[in-house]
Amino acid sequence: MPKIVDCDERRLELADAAARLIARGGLGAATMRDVATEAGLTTGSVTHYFANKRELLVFTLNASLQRRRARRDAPRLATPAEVLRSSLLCALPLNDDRRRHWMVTIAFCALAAGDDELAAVQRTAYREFRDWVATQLVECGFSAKGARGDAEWLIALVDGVAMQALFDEEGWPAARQRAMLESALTSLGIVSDEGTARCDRKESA
Amino acid sequence: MPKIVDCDERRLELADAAARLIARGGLGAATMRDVATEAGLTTGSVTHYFANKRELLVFTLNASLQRRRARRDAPRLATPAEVLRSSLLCALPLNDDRRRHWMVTIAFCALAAGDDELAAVQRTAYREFRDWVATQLVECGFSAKGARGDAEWLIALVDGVAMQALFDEEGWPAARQRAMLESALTSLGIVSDEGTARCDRKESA
DNA sequence: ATCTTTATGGAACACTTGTTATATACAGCA
DNA sequence: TGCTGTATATAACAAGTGTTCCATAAAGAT
Repeated sequence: MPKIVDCDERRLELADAAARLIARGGLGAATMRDVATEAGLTTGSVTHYFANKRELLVFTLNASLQRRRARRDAPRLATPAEVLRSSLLCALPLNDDRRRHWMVTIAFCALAAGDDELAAVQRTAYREFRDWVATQLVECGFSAKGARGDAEWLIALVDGVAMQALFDEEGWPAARQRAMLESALTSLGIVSDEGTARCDRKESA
Repeated sequence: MPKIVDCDERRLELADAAARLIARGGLGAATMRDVATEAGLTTGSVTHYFANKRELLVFTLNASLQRRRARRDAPRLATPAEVLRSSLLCALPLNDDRRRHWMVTIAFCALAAGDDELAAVQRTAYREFRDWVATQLVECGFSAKGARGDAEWLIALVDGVAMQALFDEEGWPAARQRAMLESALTSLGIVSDEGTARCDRKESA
């Protein structure tokens, strides 16, 4: 069944297979053979889509970051406060998908130490997220001056909660993670009212 | 020169060599041969002190955690607030040593995903640190009830700042990291006044 | 001085890794 | 129907891995 294969989609499938293995057992678990098997193929096929392992790994990292960005931008919400809350919630390891993304991120962090290209990818993604959060804060009425610092503050808290939650699943159920974020938002003056935050506030009992 | 070797010290030397390699290039960079070379020995010697690689790695992780704990407990300060501030500062990647500790931690995080023993080590260390911070908070006059949550909040912030600082050295100089922590402490009501925190509160302008 | 014990070096082993090359199966086109 | 090009599988290879084994050197004990 050749010729009718969507090349880009197959690359994504392989990247997902790699991500699954990395999330389960670290970067060392993502051998060419195992990635191929996980995707239901063999090494010959993998090399058909990626020139070498490094290319596969870089693509895997970017694909993971891309998925997170897509999930963040997906919902169209009414108020900037909702958008902000939603995007920060997306960064928490509340389910298996997001937990996997976090594990992939951490695994590549460990590799990025001595790899300038990978370090740059991570740094860029971080700054992009920070700027995005800062933009939402400005939309919420914050001054552009302090927004960046506040964004970094929020992201730091989310990341810190994630680090603790990743290896202490029982101690950090989703509700607790959510509560921590909500507390951070309220401390910044962003109301925790479910539903609407700026206008259209319903008088719920 | 045999027989006069301090076995424990040599194990620590090997663990440090491994930690240096891991911090530089991830867990994959810590091969038996490279660790031996980094420590000025050969593989034959390494196997004399560690039965296998896994034993070396587990020891390396524990040694890294132990060093952090020792650094945290070292200073004898006057007020609990100072102790608290000092211990949290120790967790930030403010210099090469602490940056290295963070890289080792992250590298093992990536491995601990599918390794119950390593995951338990990390989780235990985390909880121990959290309890310690909570204890200091109680010493500062916080209620024992909310101390744990506040401790987790503080640690989350420190970890989050660390994650951002590790791969964006220019964007996160030591002063900025310190400022972030100080802001978190003040938001909890712990005065940033150098010197005293609980009693003896001076009426600073 | 001899012997025992330990530390260290070096080589060899079996195995896994990434990579490369080759063969086969099949969709689209003439 | 036959031809072309792509997708996939299989096999092989060189390099690197953890591990094991053995020889040597040297300090302490007798």
